[in-house]
Amino acid sequence: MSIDTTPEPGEPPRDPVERPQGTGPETELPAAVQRLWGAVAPRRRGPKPALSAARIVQAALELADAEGLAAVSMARIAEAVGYTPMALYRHVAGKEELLILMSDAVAADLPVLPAEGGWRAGLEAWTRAQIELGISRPWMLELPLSAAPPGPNRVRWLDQAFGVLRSIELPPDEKLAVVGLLAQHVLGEARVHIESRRAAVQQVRREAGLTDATPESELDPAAINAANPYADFETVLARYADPTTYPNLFESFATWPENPTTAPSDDDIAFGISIVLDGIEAYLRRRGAIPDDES
Amino acid sequence: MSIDTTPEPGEPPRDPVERPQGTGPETELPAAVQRLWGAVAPRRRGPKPALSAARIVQAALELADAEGLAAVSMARIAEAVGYTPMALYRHVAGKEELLILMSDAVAADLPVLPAEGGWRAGLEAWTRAQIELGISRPWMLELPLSAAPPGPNRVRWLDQAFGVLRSIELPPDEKLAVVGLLAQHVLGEARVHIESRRAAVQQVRREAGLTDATPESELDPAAINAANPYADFETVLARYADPTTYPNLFESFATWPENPTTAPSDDDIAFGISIVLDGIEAYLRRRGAIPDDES
DNA sequence: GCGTTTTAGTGTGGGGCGTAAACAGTATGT
DNA sequence: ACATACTGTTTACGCCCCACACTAAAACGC
Repeated sequence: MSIDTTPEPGEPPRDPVERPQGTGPETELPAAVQRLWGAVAPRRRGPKPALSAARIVQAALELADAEGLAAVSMARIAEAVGYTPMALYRHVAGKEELLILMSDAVAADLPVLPAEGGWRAGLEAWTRAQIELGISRPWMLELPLSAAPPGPNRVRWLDQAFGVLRSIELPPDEKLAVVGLLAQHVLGEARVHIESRRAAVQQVRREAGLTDATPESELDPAAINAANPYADFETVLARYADPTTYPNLFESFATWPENPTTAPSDDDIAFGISIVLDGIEAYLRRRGAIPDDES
Repeated sequence: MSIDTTPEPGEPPRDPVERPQGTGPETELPAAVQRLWGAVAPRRRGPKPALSAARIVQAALELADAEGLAAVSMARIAEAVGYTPMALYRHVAGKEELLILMSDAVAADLPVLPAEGGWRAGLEAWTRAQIELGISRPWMLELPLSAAPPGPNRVRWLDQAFGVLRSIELPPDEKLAVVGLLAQHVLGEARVHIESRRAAVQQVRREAGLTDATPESELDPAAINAANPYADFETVLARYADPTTYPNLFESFATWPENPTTAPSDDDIAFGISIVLDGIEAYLRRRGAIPDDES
């Protein structure tokens, strides 16, 4: 999972995937970040490259969308673009770098936010767009922790957040902290959504007596939506859990109506966002960063 | 990454890792959850097992702590416990199930919360304990999304949260939503911490001209603490980013003092928690769930 | 124009992974 | 005592990422 691809600074780059040569501060940045910003020395000699990093990344994205991150292997990508697996290594340092490029590429699909509206509506739209992106590309959340350095698209999205906070008088590092908190919330919310959907799908499969191998497309979408993602939790509580070891849960859920917990829906996205934004609003007020006439 | 280990319900279990046989509702739960709660039929014949799932999980935890999740392979675990890799499959259905068992096992280390104190202090302690657990075992966050079904330890921890919210008058599903929001925050906060620490370590390595292969233990801890985890972001902004494509960032950071962003510290943990709790408090008030005499 | 040098893509193979299948040996139930 | 059921081993398969040595092609210096 963590492979060293960084050449020792000052040394000539290894054979495939050359890095910018000129001495100077450039060598300080991780190689993947330099590639992200197009800071690669152009080739002078040799055959014209037919493949390109962009095509590789695009194929990888399509593969991930269609079959999940597990299907994204060098061999599969090579097959998709019509080359040998090893050909990819001329354009991408390794799989780790490829994942980094993918993670910035998905951020390119984020929309441009409308300029009007208050800071709160703006931040809500900013957050929502990301949650929806995460839900539409569930494999994003499986990317390794290290695959999120600052790339052009991510930074552009950050810039939009700072645009929303333009009129807020707060030092930039505090703005960064606020935005970072929202970004965290995005990850969590998308993750919960994806997990509960998977749980619902599993539940439907089990009820229908099907194997996990049955593709989701053969399942009844209505049944999936109606499924209770907390079913396992409730079953475990009822069947295995001892009331004396979990007294508080039993006390709370004893008075619970038969109607089980509702599945997280769009309303739950709003629930989370509004709570976090309430907290942020309280913070901004405390810091005197927003005028009092904004309710 | 996603392997089908669930036998078709009603069919006899496959050879290794037998499931509870008796017909009835038991077969409805995922096999891993049943194992988690010790719902496995005891053996009657054959040699006494020398290995056990517990020992396997323990070895896996030690490996993950020492060398990260990537080092946790069936072969390495087998080596650690002194058996053949295939021996593990007599006690654990597969790697997926092993990860699930690990994920509940780490939750066993969560402390018992003190009973006194208000709901807010209680929730803060509850959240903090989890963040610290996540920071102390960074590999937890790399576990696949699916590895978090309700196990005894996790449920116990959830029970503690409900204990904290005992005096709050709120239907249990709303309590669950609130607690879930905090659990999300935990994941995000721990993730940010780990990522920024990794970034700091990388920065120190690069400044010292070392390879990524250099173990972290050889690095100066003081330098790591002093390192700026946003260094890459700032460098990228200064070197590659075009002010016209990122106007808001440039405007904000133009007036920024030389002193760079401070690394996330314990104070930043408090920052995030307090904002989320402020939001929750506003919600509880809106729902009339807390008395007015609590400030 | 011609060698030299650099580069793009290929072929092969090594070491790792998870795990299916057949097997030897051991303790229990009858 | 025998059949049965169980544990742990052996062997092997198919996948993975990637190092290395190779061929063929493009551009530079003369």
